Amino acid sequence: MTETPWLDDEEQRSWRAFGLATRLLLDRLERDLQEAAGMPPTYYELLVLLSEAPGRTMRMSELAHWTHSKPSRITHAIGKLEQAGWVRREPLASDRRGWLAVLTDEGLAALRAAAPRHVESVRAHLIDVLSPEQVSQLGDISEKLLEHLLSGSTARPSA
Amino acid sequence: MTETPWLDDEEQRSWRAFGLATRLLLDRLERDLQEAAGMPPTYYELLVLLSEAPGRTMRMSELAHWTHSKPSRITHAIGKLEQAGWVRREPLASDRRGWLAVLTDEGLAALRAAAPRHVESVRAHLIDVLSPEQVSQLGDISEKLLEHLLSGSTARPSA
DNA sequence: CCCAGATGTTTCAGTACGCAACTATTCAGC
DNA sequence: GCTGAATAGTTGCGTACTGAAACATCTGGG
Repeated sequence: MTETPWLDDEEQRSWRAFGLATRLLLDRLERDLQEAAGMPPTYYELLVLLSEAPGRTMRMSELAHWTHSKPSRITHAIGKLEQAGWVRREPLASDRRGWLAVLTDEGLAALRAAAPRHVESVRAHLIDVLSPEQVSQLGDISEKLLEHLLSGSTARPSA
Repeated sequence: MTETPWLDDEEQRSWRAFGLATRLLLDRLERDLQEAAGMPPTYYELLVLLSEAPGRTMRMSELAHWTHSKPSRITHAIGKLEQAGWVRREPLASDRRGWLAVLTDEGLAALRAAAPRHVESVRAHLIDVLSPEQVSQLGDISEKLLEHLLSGSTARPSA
């Protein structure tokens, strides 16, 4: 059991600013997206995934995998999206346990209608606020964090 | 109505990495904190605020203000924290509409017990993953975002 | 004074999510 | 083939949050 040093001033500054900025930014983007698309960002992400998939179709478990989320969330979310008419479910012939989520024409239309406003929002509150150099730095930083989080994802600090 | 240009490759890369990294990081920190302190980050933040306030006391509306959250969340949260014995409520003499939330000794103890593990977690998944230079860059970036979000906070992209 | 509007807080209804328990299907080993 | 373990997905319950409406109290203009 080793002693972990407290954060110094600079680390403290970065951590506090990052924590707050992140929360406020995500809140803002969520609001904008809700207004533009009538759905939360997580649902939007599902539609994006489906729109980019061959046949506009993905298996539930694939959706769970690519969104890094639990199966139950996919069930709930696809249920809602189905109710909205944006997604349709089809049984999977090759594996009778499985289901396909298929993006409907209405879903694609909703996505295309919302996308410009979404981009606008990301620009207005993130990209255009920063210098091109900072955008690039943020990319590097995020990728480094991702690498850590995705690889040693099972490791917890002390335990 | 002006055309907003789509994101170029570099912007796209940063935005996608940032979005995912942020979500995964926050999830991880939330889990760690839940394990260390038995409470969500937002409750932890309330205890921190109270611990730093004179008399370990703040008004409900102040808590809402400093956490950038809605009043109803404070009511719920303080209710839970009160149940846990970490916070006590006192009526406010000078304004009979108001209530004070007071951090109890147990609350302070819980906070002090959880803090080292929390710091450890922030180090392990954020600070120590980055170079000191990147930590500093992230601080600058976050502060720039904060400045934007806090000032023009009422402005939405197109509307 | 007193009443209208502002402010502080709670309550209620509704959303998104995780966890744990469950059903149904597939697969591996014998 | 058959049985037991792994996998796919759903369901139900509990938690944290929001927005709107309700309610109490305060404040300022007549």
